[in-house]
Amino acid sequence: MRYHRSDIVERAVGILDMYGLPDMSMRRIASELGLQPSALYHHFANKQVLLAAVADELLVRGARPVPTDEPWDVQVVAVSRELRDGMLAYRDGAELIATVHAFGLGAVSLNSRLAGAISAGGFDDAFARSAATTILYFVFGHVSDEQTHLQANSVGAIDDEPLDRAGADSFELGLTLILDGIRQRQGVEA
Amino acid sequence: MRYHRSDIVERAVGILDMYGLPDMSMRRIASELGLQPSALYHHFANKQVLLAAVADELLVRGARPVPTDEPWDVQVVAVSRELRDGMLAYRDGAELIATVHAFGLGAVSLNSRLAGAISAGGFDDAFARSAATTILYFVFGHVSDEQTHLQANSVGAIDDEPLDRAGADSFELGLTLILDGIRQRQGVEA
DNA sequence: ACCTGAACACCGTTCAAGT
DNA sequence: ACCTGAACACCGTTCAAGT
Repeated sequence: MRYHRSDIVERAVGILDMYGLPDMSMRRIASELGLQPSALYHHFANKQVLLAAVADELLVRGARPVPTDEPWDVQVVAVSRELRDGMLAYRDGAELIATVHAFGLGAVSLNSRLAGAISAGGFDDAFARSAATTILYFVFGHVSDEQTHLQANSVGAIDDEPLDRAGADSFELGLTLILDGIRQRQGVEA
Repeated sequence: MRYHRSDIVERAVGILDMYGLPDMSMRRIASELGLQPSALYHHFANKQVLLAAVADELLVRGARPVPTDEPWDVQVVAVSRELRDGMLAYRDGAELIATVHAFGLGAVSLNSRLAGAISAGGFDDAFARSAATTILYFVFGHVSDEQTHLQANSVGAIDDEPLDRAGADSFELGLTLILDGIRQRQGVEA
């Protein structure tokens, strides 16, 4: 059979969600497609760029339209929640997306989207980018931790509804902390 | 020869700083000590706890006395800078320390130290812990990114002094953002 | 207590060769 | 263009056996 990049990414997403990131190996993806591992290198230069494609696919699947007619801080919260939900929607999604971002591949639009929203608040571009990055670091760290605990508790039969709420609450709190810090600079910045 | 845990950790730190985290394998550590890989499992249950021991060693080496007579926010900044410097002091130190923390091993004292300092500002413990965690996510993310770019640029012969300054400046900016957010809650919190 | 030797079950990646 | 087959150079971990 002849495959395209999208077929491979789709299969990789399936393995990720079913068996987790450690099992999403080049050999495993190839074998599930009935291919030799080496065949994947005809479609992706190496594993990192395949991971980046998978991470981007998760983000695309989690994308939501953000209302541009809302105030800048409402937009920032909307993008942050969209990102959090996208990370949590697939097993090990948080770790994958954070890793790919740390590697400098894919998901560049996240920073731009946040920075764009912040700029609308009347901040200069350099500050907006810095503030956007600060929010991203928080979201990546928080949601990665959340998912680790969520997945650790889901192996048992414990009802983790209260844990879900605690995660969401502390997410909102941290986000508000940073947003308050940004808002405090309105008028001070150019 | 007979080794102790500390000998193994010391060797691992050496390999980390010389060759980087990917080369710090169980087999490489063992071979540099003239041991079989299996011998390491007499001292550490698995690689993760060895990594945690190495991460803690880096933090101990970077530890500085924080003046408890200073205001709470000055203490928080001091601990954050100590952590940043400790992460940057060794090759791949940021990634290692952040990974170990994400895994839930070692470095628990970081959260406690930050939360303790924040509590001194008159915030309740739950809020102090949340705020401390928010700061930690920022520091881990920011310094990991910093180190990635620092190490990428250091392979060439580029003078990266200006890059150093940019990293430190944006670190201080992000930290101030979060601290302003926290300060804004003084009096509102119990 | 501490270590060896050997094995198990994997990895990512390259590359000549096939169709 | 897309894939096979085979190899290279590794991994973490277990476990019986040695001293």
